[in-house]
Amino acid sequence: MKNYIVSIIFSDIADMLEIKGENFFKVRAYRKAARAIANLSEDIESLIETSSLANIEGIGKALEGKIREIVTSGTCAYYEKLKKEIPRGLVEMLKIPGLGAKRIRTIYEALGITTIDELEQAAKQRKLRGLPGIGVKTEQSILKGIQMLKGKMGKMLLSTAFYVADEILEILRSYSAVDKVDVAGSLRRKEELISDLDIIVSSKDPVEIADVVLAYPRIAEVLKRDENRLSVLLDLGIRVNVRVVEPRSFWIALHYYTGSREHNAKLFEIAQKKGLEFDESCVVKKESGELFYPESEEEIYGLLKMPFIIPELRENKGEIEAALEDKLPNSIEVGDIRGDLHIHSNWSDGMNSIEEIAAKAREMGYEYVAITDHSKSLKVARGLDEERLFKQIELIKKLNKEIQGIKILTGIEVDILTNDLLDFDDDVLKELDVVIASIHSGFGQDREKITQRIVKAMYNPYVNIIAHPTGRILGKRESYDVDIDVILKTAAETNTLLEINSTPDRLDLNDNLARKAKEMGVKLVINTDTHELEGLKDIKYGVWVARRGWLEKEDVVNTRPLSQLLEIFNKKRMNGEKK
DNA sequence: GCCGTTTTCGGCCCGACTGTTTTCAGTCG
Repeated sequence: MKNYIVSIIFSDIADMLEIKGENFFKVRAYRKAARAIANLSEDIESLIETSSLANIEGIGKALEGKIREIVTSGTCAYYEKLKKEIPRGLVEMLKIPGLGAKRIRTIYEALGITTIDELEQAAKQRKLRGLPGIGVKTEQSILKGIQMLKGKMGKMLLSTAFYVADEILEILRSYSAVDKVDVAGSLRRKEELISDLDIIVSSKDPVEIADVVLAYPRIAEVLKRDENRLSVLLDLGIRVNVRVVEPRSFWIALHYYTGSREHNAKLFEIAQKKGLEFDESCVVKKESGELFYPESEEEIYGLLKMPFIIPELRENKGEIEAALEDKLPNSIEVGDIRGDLHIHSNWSDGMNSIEEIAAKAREMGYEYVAITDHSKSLKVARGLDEERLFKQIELIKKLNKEIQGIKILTGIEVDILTNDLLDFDDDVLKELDVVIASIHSGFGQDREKITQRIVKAMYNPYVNIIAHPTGRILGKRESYDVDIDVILKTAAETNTLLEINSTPDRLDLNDNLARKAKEMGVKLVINTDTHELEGLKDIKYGVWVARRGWLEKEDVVNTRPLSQLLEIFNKKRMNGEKK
């Protein structure tokens, strides 16, 4: 699949055009095409073969030509020309919060700054203030933005890491000298941000394996190559380590490099006491000097008299103690999810019709699905007003009669406004099956105010779920200032569900907060918040967060059958109406 | 850039917020 590379190049082009000050709509055309291609379920090469590229909305003659060029040659002339023209550092600056294309150009033209490091220096030396449109506050906010960005630099989203890893695994698996292959490291443990990919291959032929990997077209630089290890840097800035081991060492190596370091340290300490020595290729029985090669990870944990611990839990956060006492959680699985309760349709800012969403959800084996478009205040997302919402409810009622095998729930993602009111009155909300409340404005308010807004929403008897409770966007935006302890406590008190949002750059609540929520008696719901069909599959990212947060099926309400789910919603409503 | 025609070019979500100004530009969702 070359979809990803085409999508990245188009979005790069959009960034560069924006910095150049090109026509805004041209920029948007590239962005739109990049998104459309990233979201395609078909392989773009097969669309070229069947000449159906032009059927994709937002792709015309010019972009079609460039797609063909990229698929054939890996790049296109226009892209290469722009890259020569616009310093790479300027594109990277777009990621700095509070800094957009216009100001980047201003700074570039006035001071000749082309890298983020130079920009940081200039801000520290107070050289930015005084430039047109930039004062003391902007200078400070740029500095703050750079520091935040540097914390995330060199790391990629879990979804990106998976995509790239899959491509490399596919190449390796197709090769006959390969015995077994899998990812290890933070990717296997499903951390939210990944700094490099670790791949473990077992084979008797390490040299040839390196050659196979080196044929991967996205390698920009070979960092290290020796007998058993290959480290490369991809053109996306991703570092990949491939380790080749003997077939009999595969499981012990996979376990060793999955980590975490802290988990292994604790585990090896226990092993020592049992007279066992672990390294990355085998287990040594110290007394006899005998070497031992486990044939599964279950066997490795079995040696230490404990049950298998899933990679997501291997952080030395109590899992080893729990394993020894046989008190590990019965971790939730993707297959436990019975429906997605946070989805946007083309009635607001989603791409697909309610019919399409229902069909896809049914295909995924779901029992129910909720349509939760934005509410009227979110103008940019074409939020629904009361009139359109009631029309949508009517349509869903009709569809439920026509479509078998899936129940469509009516719903809304209602804005919690800056004045702490909800965007709809109770007499509107009470007509819906599912009400999600969330914050999309006033991110800069103080802790007390923001906390109060969410708390008040939770006390509304018709609000079932608080979506993306902390509002963070990985690598882009810190969470708003909210007292999460108060939120968790109130959620438990009011029987309001908190969401684990599965969007790869949200994952909000995160693993730690999900675990804390469970400990405080809060029930959770795992949703995608998707705006297009393919995004329904992102549910796995939310489930992984839940697994890292020690959650079981019982802690997540959308693992339950519809009747039980509605009962939970009703309970809160009845309690609230009584008061 | 795309799209849809009024077939050859004009329209393409919009409003709030912030910090900069002193009436507005840039950024964001």
